[in-house]
Amino acid sequence: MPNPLTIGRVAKATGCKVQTIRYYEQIGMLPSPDCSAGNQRIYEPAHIDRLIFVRHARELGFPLNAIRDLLSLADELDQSCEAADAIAREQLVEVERRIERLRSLKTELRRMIRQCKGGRIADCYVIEVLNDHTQCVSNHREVGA
Amino acid sequence: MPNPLTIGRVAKATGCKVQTIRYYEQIGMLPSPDCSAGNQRIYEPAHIDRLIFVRHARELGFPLNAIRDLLSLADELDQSCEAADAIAREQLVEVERRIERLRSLKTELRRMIRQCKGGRIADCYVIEVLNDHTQCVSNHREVGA
DNA sequence: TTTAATAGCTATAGTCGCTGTAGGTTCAAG
DNA sequence: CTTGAACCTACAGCGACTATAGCTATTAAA
Repeated sequence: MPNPLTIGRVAKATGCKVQTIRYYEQIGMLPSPDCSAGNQRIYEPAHIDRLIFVRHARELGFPLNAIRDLLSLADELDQSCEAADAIAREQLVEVERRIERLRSLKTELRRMIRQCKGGRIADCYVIEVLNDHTQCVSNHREVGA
Repeated sequence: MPNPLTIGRVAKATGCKVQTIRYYEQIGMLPSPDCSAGNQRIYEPAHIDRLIFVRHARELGFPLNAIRDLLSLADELDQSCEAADAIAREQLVEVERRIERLRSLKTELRRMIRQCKGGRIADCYVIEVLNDHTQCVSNHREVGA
């Protein structure tokens, strides 16, 4: 074979990093390809399709577990696509939730910054607000996400 | 001492979990308090103030490193607050960046879901888009954040 | 044909910010 | 005096990679 699909070529073709591809194989997101005589991975074009699918779903923020489900659904051509749509709807809800939270953070940060007139730390509005939640307008009482 | 500030009381007072408080101590975000005869942590009110500061900054999405910087700035009452404001502005930019990205994901997800008429996987628009980025309207070509 | 550069390999640790567990000790109430 | 809650340390695990060390294989040029 003159131009075998080595891991480096697959990385270039899909936009994934070499290590990420090996990582996906390790966690079972990507089937192990055959190996060359020297024990190097040689991929099939189908691997590239699958990786593009995974990467694109990751770009859209789907967690790997959801992508795993989407992948197995994608292979069942005759099944109903209701389950796939449900996963996408769930992801949409999650994205909207995150936007909401970030928007309230943005409001609070802007207020902090705008109200700070500069000067000494002792009078710094940024520091003051961080010391005292009651100075906040919105409720952003959770740490995660 | 009749009502010592044990770690559990501090947790309640600040909204941090007990383990989180110990974690913050371990990574140097919170000074080690004195201990009781039986080697249990006994805090001062100042610890609570500091924890409230940290938690509030976390709620606003600041990473711990930035909070570390903010904390050391907060102690320099006579210094200019320009550095603190800069950290807050940086965080605002980061939050805005994330909102932007999430908004484009939201657009794409809604389009995927709306266009999918249900039916078989073979015709599923959700699956189809994931297989092929060129079907996307926006550019969301990065995975992280 | 040899050699040097590039690309590949495995295994492991680190990132961030916690959270959870196991297996023990101390404290406070009854 | 006993029970049960709260505390202790130390370590593993999460998600999704990324980076490093120390090798081996392949390939292109000399």
